[in-house]
Amino acid sequence: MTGVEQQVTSLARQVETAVSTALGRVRPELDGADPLVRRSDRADFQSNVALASAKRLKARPAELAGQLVEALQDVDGIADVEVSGPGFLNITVADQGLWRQLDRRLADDRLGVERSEQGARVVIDYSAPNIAKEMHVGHLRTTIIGDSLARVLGHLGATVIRQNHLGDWGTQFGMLIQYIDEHPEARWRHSDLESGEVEPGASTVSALDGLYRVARAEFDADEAFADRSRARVVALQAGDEATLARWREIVDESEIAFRQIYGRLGVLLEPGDSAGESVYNQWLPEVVEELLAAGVAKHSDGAVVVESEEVKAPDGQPAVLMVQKRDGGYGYDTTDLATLRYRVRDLKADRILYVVDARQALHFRLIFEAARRMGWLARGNGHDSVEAVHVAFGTVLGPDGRPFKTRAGGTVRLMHLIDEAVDSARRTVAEREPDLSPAELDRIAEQAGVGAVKYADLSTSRVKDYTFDIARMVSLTGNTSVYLQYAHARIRSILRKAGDSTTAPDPAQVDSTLPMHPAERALVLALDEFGDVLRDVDAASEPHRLCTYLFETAKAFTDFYENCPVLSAEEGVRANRLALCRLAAATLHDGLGLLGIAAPDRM
RNA sequence: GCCCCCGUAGCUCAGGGGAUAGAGCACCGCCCUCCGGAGGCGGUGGCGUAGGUUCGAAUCCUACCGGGGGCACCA
Repeated sequence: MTGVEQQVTSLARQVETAVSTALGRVRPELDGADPLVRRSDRADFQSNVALASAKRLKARPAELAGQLVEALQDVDGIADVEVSGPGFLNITVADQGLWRQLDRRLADDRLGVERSEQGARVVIDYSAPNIAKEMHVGHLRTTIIGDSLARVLGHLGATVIRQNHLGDWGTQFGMLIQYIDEHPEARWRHSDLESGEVEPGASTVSALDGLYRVARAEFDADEAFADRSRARVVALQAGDEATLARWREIVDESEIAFRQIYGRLGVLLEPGDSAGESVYNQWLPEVVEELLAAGVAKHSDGAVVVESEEVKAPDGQPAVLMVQKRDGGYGYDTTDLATLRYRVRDLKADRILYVVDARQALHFRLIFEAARRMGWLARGNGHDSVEAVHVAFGTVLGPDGRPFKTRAGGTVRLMHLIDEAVDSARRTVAEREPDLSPAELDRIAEQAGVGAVKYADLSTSRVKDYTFDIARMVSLTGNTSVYLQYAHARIRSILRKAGDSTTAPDPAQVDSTLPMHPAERALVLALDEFGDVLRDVDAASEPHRLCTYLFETAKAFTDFYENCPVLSAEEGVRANRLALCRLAAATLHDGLGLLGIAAPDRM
């Protein structure tokens, strides 16, 4: 490849510019107005600007539309403009322009996608599993959505700083450590499990999770054990060496298990991205001091609190953040304030995305308000202010429509879900492709199964609650990742047969004088939107828009595939269609990649 | 009590104020002399209710109904 980057302006934006220009010429007072250009099923694009602004101008929409048609007459790249209905502008772009877009995008490594986030420094907080606890379906959303956003932002040129805010600190470690010390026979370490001393399939965290449950039971039943556990918490917080060592051991063992899940899911998170609650412990006293000194926090009832100026509690009093408890201890509110301060001051973020359950909405609202009052969000890296955003997602509901309760029975372990999906995929692949080697079969089943789980989660809108249904999640038909992967594999198959073994797109040199089949046109128009869609995904922090787009694009390809033979076409047509195949394959490949889903060449 | 989120087809979900509201699953009927049928084509079926803003509302506003969530010493 050339390595030369050539960002490409989408046809939609070109048309917007053209309509804007025409509008400014016809009606100077409307200069700068949104040209309201959308895709249309009656032409390539439509503009609704004549309808929208007619009233303001005291003009008839049809008349204004007519003037715009005239002004757009000789614009390069626009083949036809018609007034339709009460004043819609139906705009058709020239075939040559479509072929040119294809050519330009193929010539660029990044398919012409603009680096719209160049220079931005974005912290993304996601996943955040709890140490010594099993990762379950409730962790899927934050992990998958956060990872996809990290990929998209990175692709758009941002410097992305991933932060895995592990739940690695708190009173529960007192009872766990105490229990482990009193029961040296307990088997929970990675090495214990590998040596086969426990049931197969058990993981470190499930062992720890089990220990936690018995410790909890003993804590509730045995007053003396409860006292010893509380003493352990004090020892841990005071930095007692033996206690800390045990704690560190538990954290390390848990992280091994998390890494297995991340590896399996193809999530970018690495050990270096871990910055758990314990990290911020050292700064909690000074954060409280700083809050008090600034007058943002105050003493109340023996504790230190930040009273909200915006939100009221049930009793009509201000809602509060509890930054220091009456017993002198610190909780989650203080930790989150220290975390935010660190991300601004030390990580130099100019945007922070918290990919966290929607139930935390009030909490983050209070945290962000306090941070604003502290001036922590005042200055970003080249921006007026740091943007702190709670990227909230809906609750995972059970089959009964009730929320999955974290510790009530019936939670589905993430590893179990992945295994189910991969098994399901393996059965399908084995049936369809009996000649595959076992290794190849495993690889494809893994890619299809894991992809299905991720896509099922990513493809629904973020803020809504969603119903967890394992059967639907492992399903491989319809609007699933497998449909996209399959479309990609079919294209790769065509390219292989055409003798095009290169994975990198060559400069295509399409013949732009050839007429276009409607299915070719629809496909080029879809492919041309890729970069714009990525900007939308970024702006709204909504990966499901990318899913919708890729599904539509794969359908456009399938339609093309059904209607436009490639290999048997005459030479010029064949070359153009091969170029179209290359861009379609590359777009699906990149798009799936930004969702964190593999796009195998065969499946 | 107050605040936040959500009500779209039998089910699970898309729908950046625009023309005839779309997919998938399920169900019924078709399509392999043709680049991979994990596919394609056709059929059945819907915007919680009532107002308002607008030339135009699933989309914006208000009220109500229904579901979920949150509201100081747990994280």
